[in-house]
Parts: sequence; C-alpha cells; structure tokens
Amino acid sequence: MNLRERKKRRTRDALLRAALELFATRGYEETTVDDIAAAVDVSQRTFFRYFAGKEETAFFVPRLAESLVVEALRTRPPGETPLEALRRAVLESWDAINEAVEELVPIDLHMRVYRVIESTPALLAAHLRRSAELEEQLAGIIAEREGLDVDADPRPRIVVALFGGVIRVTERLWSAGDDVTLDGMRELTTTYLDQVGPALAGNWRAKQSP
Amino acid sequence: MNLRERKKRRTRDALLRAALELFATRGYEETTVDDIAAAVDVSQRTFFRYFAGKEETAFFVPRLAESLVVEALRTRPPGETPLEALRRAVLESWDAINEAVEELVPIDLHMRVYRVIESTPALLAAHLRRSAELEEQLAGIIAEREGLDVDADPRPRIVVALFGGVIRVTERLWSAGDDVTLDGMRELTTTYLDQVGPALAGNWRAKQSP
DNA sequence: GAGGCTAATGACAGCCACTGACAATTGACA
DNA sequence: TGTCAATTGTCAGTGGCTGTCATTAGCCTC
Repeated sequence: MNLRERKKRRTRDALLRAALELFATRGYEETTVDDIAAAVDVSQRTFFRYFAGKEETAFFVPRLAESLVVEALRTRPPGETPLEALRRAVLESWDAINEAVEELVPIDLHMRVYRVIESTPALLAAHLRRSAELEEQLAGIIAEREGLDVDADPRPRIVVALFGGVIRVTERLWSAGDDVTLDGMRELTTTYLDQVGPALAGNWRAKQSP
Repeated sequence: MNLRERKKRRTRDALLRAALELFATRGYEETTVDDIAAAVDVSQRTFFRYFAGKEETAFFVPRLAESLVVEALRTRPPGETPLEALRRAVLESWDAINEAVEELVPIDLHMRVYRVIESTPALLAAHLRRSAELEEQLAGIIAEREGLDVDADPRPRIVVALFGGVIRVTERLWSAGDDVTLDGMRELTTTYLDQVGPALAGNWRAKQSP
C-alpha cells in the first residue's frame, strides 16, 4: 500500500472515530460536520470526500457486520430450514463480526453508537431502511436455497420479514436495557429467536411465556 | 367554526394538496418548500407554521389511515387470535379509510404519492420509522387483549412484527406493480396474509405456493 | 362601530448539511 | 528533479429549517 493510500486510510479512520466518539458523547444532532472535520483538522469539504454524508459515518460499522451475516447465510448447509439457516447465520458470525469491528473502532464505542442510533429519530429511520435492504438480500439468498423465484413466491420475503422483526425487537430492548454488552445482546437474540415458534402457536392464554 | 379557523384550515389544505401534487408530478427531492409555498402564495415561513417539515406533508394522509386501523383493532372481539384480529382490523377499516382520505385529497393523488414514498429513499426511511411506531402501538393493544405485559412477554411484539412485515412486503409489491388501484392493494393484502401460515410451515419444497 | 387585544403572517437574518468549481498542494514515477 | 495526477482547501451557493420582530387581520368588548 502506497504512502498515499495509507494516508487516506488514516484520515478516513480518524474521521470515523472522531465522528463516532462525538455522537456517543454529545449526541448525533448536536454534532456538526464542522466539529468532526475540526477534530481531525481537515476541511469540511474533505469530510464529504470520504463520506457521502454525516449519516454514513454512523452506519459504517453496521454495514461491515451486515456483510458478514450475508456471507454466513450463503454458506449455510442446504439441509436447514430457512428460519434455522437465518438463525445460525446470525449467531455464528457473531465472533467474526466482533473481530472485524474491533480492527476499526473499539467495540465499546460501537455499542454506544448503537444506542445513539436507536434513540435518534433520523438515524433510526435510516437504520430501518438499511435493514429493509438487507432483508431483501437475505430473501434472495433464501429463495435461491429453496429453488424459488423471489418475485413469484412471497414466502421467502415473509420469513425474512419475521426474522428481521424479531431481530429489531431484540435490538430495541437491548439498547433500552442495562446490559449494554455484546454478550448481553447475543443472549437476548437467542432467547427471542427461540420464542418465535410459541408466539405463532395461537392461544397464548393457555401457557405463559417464561 | 370561526372565519379565522376556516381560513387556517383552507390554507393548510391548500398547502397539503399543492405539496402532494408537486411530489406526484415532479418528485419529492425536486420539489422545494419554496415551490410549495409559492403555489399557495404564502411565505415559506408560513408553510413551516403548518407543517413541521417537508416530510410531514407526505405523511399527513397515511397518519390518518393509521389512526383508523388502531381504532379498528381496539374494537375487535376478544375471541379472535392476535393475527386474526390484526388481519380483520386492517381489512375492515379499508372503506372508512377510503372515505376519510377522500375528504382531504383525491384518492388517486394519494395513491400516486404512495408510490413516491416507496421510491424515495428519504421518504421510505421515514415511512419505516413511522411503521415501527405504529407496530409499537398495535403490540400494546394486542398485549392488553391477551392480558399480557408487553415488556415482560415478547410475543405481542413478535406477532405484530410478522404482521407488519407482511404488510410492508405487500406495499412494496403493490407500488412496484401495474395495478395501482385501491382494490388492487386490498386484494394483494388478503392474498399475502393468507400465505403467512404456509410460509412458516417449514419444508417448502414439498408443496409449491400457488 | 371604534378601539384594543391577540393570533397569523411576512420579511429578514442565520445555522447546518451538502455540492460544484477552481486553485494550491503533495505524493508518484520516470 | 521535474512532470503528472491525485488530494486538499477555499469560496460561493442551494435547500431545509428556526428565531425574531414588525405588520396585518380577525375577534371581542364597550
């Protein structure tokens, strides 16, 4: 890698970390692009040459994580049911995500930013749209696994929507709760995914959930 | 109602219709707030006194529709299962929605704006966030019906997430397709909701979806 | 129905996200 | 080392949105 390339990477990472740090401490809306640029001592214009917008910095790390999940789903054995494959893809890429993220920013910072995303309307909206795009990808992979046409058969999209819904409910609860660690999130996720079956079983009043 | 009140209502409606008309013909991003204000011959500042932002005009009508669905769910008989109640609440408030909307703007204009929402990233993001808020409300009502605590038991949120997911898949397909009528949407919705059961049944390869 | 009160409006200035254009700088490479 | 291309800074401008203040217009009382 060139000196030039290295310099660019360094600037980008510095901007990213400065932005996330500011978001986590001061809040997203309270941080201006000028603040971020000033923290790294570059012009505002340069910031926009590295990131399409302020928002993009907040989703830089999540995007990384998502790509790993997609990869994991692609390599799931074809014997598993769609819901099973999705579940395992998420849970088993957890460590790889952790590792990849840590190389970019401290995992703790990432977790704090995650909470900012959940609690900032503009960011939450963007997050949900990004999730919708991810679900579209996942549905495509599921359809392929099952030998179906996504546009002709609605079922792949429906299972993925269900799955995504559970994930989102989990994220929300996690970010609102006290245990804001990575393990806390993993635990919540497994618990909730295990609830999907019972939740759809019909009459809830018979047996209460634990 | 005062002359003052009537005048305000007229101004608001004029701004709303002008905005939607512009969005539908020229596109959302291509329409400036100044354009909207100019079309009604008021100052830009006045626009912002009626609407919190450009976005709000696009979601004024959907908000109305949502409130009717919430109302419908509240009055569903307690014997129905959660999914049943949700399904019927949506389908049976359809006519009421149609009526209420028509009083504000031509239904056809509303349908055209709906497509703009689905195809404009910024609006789609806002739409998804609003949907998430609506789902939160619906989950609360479901929990109440079943005598559960939403925060202790995840199942209400999970069913609503599934339901919402199906609705969103429907909206997306509808807005991308050719039959952009109200009846077309209603039909798609019933079809898809009927698919929920089969989609979760596990092995799809056995029986293909019609 | 004149006059005072209050609410709605317009005009203006300013902040912030973002973009295009051009000049200055800096690394790459012969 | 000198030339070329990529990176950066500066400047000017647009669009969404807000605060402020003076002006206007409906309302209500005497």
